[in-house]
Amino acid sequence: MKAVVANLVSEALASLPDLAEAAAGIQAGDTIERTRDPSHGDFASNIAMRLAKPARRNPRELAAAIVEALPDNEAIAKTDIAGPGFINFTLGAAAFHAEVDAILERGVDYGRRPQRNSPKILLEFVSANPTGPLHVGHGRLAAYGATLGNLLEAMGYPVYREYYVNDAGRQMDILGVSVWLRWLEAKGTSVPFPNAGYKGDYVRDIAAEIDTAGIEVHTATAVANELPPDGEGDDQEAKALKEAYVSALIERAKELIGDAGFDRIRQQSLESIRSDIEDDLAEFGVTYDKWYSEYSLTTDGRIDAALDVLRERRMLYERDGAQWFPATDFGDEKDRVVVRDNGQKTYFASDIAYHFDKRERGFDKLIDILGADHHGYVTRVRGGLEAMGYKGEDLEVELVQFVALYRSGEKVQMSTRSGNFDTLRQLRAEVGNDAARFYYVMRSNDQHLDFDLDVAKSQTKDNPVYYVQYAHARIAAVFKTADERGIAWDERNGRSNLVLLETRQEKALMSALSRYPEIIELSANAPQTLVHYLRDLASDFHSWYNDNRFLKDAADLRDARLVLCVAVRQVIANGLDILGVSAPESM
RNA sequence: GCCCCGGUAGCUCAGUCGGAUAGAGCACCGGAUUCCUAAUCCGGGGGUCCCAUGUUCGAAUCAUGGUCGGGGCGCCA
Repeated sequence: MKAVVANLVSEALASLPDLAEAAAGIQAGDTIERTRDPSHGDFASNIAMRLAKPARRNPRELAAAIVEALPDNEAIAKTDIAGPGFINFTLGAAAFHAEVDAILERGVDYGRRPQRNSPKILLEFVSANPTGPLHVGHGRLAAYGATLGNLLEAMGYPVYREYYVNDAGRQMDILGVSVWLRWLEAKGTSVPFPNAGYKGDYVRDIAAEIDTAGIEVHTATAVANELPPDGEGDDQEAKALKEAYVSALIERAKELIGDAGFDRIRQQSLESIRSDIEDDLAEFGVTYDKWYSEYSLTTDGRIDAALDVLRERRMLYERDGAQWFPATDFGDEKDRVVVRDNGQKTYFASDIAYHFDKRERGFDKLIDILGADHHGYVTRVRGGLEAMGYKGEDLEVELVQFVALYRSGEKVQMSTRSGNFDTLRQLRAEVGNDAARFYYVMRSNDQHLDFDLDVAKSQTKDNPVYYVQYAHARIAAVFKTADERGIAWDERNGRSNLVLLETRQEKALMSALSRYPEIIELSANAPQTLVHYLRDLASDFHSWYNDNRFLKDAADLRDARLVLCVAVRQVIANGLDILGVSAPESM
């Protein structure tokens, strides 16, 4: 709908050659916005004000010239020049009726753009280490990523969703040793559990379920003999001690049960947690096209291949026995090691190889959704892409701020390692998937999120998710009642009588409905926009609903109002579907 | 010390590449139901848009400098 106005302005400009120079670089569509105040019409353009300076002419005079040059169009009922030089467009009722028709005809596709082939988008999100269940912070990444993916698909882009599984490296060894120790405990062998280990109860659960056939149970003496002391506290010294202690235990495990035995425990532990995460997310309505193994980068030689590319392009150098990537050339604050002096590749090396691989697989645009604590990696990963010949802009990183959980007015403490955390699964059980999906994307991604459990789980009017769902359920109830009373709805008759919808509320509702395609576009850059829109639309509906008894109206008006009901129901359902929230028939 | 994010009503937050009189929910006060769901609606009070300077016809929005709060700055992952 906005495009109609934009085209008219564009044509008017084209017919005014003396403004061509001043208008260079200005897209007519960018000057058009919805008005906030109905007395300003439906759309406004500030183009005259923007042209005033380069054209050295009075903005109101310019506006008059542009209005004069506007081609005739039946959609526009009126144009006004107002304020310092705004051009206000009032659309005719027929334009809104046509939009209602479009909603009924296109149904679930209303608001969606035609499919296109490019750019192919690879959306990576969550990618939490498989060392324990997802916590509520990951939930925000999941909900945000899933919604963004849906929005990008609604915009017509091909979207491929990927979870990067950090299944290589030291954290996996620590997980393995944690499970091994809990398994030993269950067999009666107890040694001091490392402070750097994973202490959650799930570790015991995994220890109980994995296949340990052929793995020998050792005595506490054998396990703990001549181990260094564990660290206590959070200072530097204590941290070093903790790391040393857990490292010694890992070595001890490998000595006692062999590399193969330890590897079996580690792999089963990893797979247990990974599949648990997958189930958790699937229940949350979040699914992936691929679970991408970091470890596979090593076994397939893709890390070495990526490093070779860097080497060929002279983007690696050696210093102090290590291989360095000159990240400062790409704006980072210091150069970064990719291969340590002991020959081990760093996490950063995997990251470079993974992002290189994404691009090599033919994805044009890479979107990473990361926790805000990862912002330091953005520059160097982008630098890696550039160093390998791709454009830095190919990678877009969305940083999502933290989640703080509140229960009974108090902040809930979260920590994976201490085992004293609130998991996503607990949250879903407590507030429900719908409320969780809705609340997680209600705030801008760069805003900290205070998640109030008491409000989210309350089934009262305080809870915005129910407010929107209730609008949908109410419409379903109208049709159910009509059915029970034997009132037939004649859709065709309704559509030919939309002119009867002329109250202030009905006009506001139709205007709100017609905004939906624009909202989808805006939401693709800021998903919270969709949440706020749905709340506003529901509000417009509830207000209208409260003042009318549709089923008591005369047939023509009743049919027309039911058409509007169906259109509202459709748009709410489409919006909720993108958010991953259900649209109930009754509540 | 450097980097990222935020500061808008009592609280939680929106605010469209800068636009007209800065909005919503909650909370508070008052009202509406013989009715298709009151999980609703209608009305009301509420503002130093953190501070300063600058750019502009026009700044909550952009720039610079402060200030307060959160996070990040390893040959860890």
